[in-house]
Parts: sequence; structure tokens; C-alpha cells
Amino acid sequence: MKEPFDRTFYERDPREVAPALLGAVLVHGPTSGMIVETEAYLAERDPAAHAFRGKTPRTAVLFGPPGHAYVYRTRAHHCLNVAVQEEGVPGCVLIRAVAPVTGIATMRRRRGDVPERRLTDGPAKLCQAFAIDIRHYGVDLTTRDGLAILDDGARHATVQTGPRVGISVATTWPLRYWLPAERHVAHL
DNA sequence: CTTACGATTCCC
DNA sequence: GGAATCGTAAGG
Repeated sequence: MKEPFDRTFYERDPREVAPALLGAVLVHGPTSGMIVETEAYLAERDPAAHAFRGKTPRTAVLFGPPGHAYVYRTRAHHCLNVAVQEEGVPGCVLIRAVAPVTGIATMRRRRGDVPERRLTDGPAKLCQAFAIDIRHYGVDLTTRDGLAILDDGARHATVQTGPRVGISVATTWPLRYWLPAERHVAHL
């Protein structure tokens, strides 16, 4: 039986948590999927991080306790992150892609007529497929209720790393992590 | 109040 | 390559 990670799992540096999240299962109602791609955003000196310019109403949850969802809107889309590190330290991990496991028919209905591998291969695409939006801002991901991330109990020795995507600064930092040979990873 | 700008996606 | 599209943050 898969269980949520405990609080201490999320208390670490985003560069540790991001690869550790690969293989874990994102669950929301009937939909679930294995996390196959993540990105780390650092609490300190990371000009690409939303928290770089300090605490605002939008980024407040990043400064709160770890393991809570940071959902933000960009243009017409939503993205899901997990706040990590201890309270007051705004590190976070962006969930960039999952591989669908259950509720695929539901995802199809929400995503429209797209190829199977395009269902959840992007941060905004997976939010649409899982019906994650701003209402999930701040929700605790360490409980089984509602939106949750469950531990698959496996270790993933072969994690691929490379530059983050979609940003305009610090573009060469190798803070993107994904499972090799995964069809559902974006930009592959 | 006004303005600039996206941690994206989809279509041409 | 370019538009969609609107909340957020910063500045007047």
C-alpha cells in the first residue's frame, strides 16, 4: 500500500527532493500518474525562482511548512509545485510530467483529442488532466485526502539531469530531473 | 490605477 | 514562428 511521504521527506534541499520524487504517484480522485519529470527551484540566489524577489501573496505558501502545494497560474494554465525545506525557506519542486496510471478516460475528456503520450507531458497539461487549479493552492500533499503524492517505495538509481526549460535566467543550471526512456517526459 | 510580463500550450 | 489571455507585482 502506497503512503504519502512524511513531512521530513520534504524538509530537504530541492535538489534532493526533486529526483527523489521521480517514480512517486500523484493522485487526485480517479486520476493518478507516476511522476517522471521534475525541476528544482532554489530558495537562495536562484533568479528563476518565483520566491527570488521575496514573499508576496502569491508565493506565501513557499515560505510556509514543506509538503504543501504551490499552484500558480501562467497565462491560461496552471502549474503544480511542492514547497520544500523548513518553514521560512522557500525552496520548491515543479512537477513537470507524469505517466498516466488510472483515470485515463477522465484525462482524455479533460485534455481533448490528443495522442496518449501528450496527455500529461507538461506541467500545465498534467494540471488540466488531473483537474488541478488555484483551489489547490496550499493543500497538504502529505495526507491521502484530495490531492496527494504517494511513495512508490522504489529507488531510481538512473535519474537523468539537465537544464531547466521555459525560463530566461540561469538557463544552464542542471536542475531538471527525469526518468530515462520515459515517453511522457516533455521536450523529448 | 496603469503597465509589463510570464516556471505554457497550441496552431500556423 | 506567433498568438492566446489574465493574474500578479511593481511603479506612479
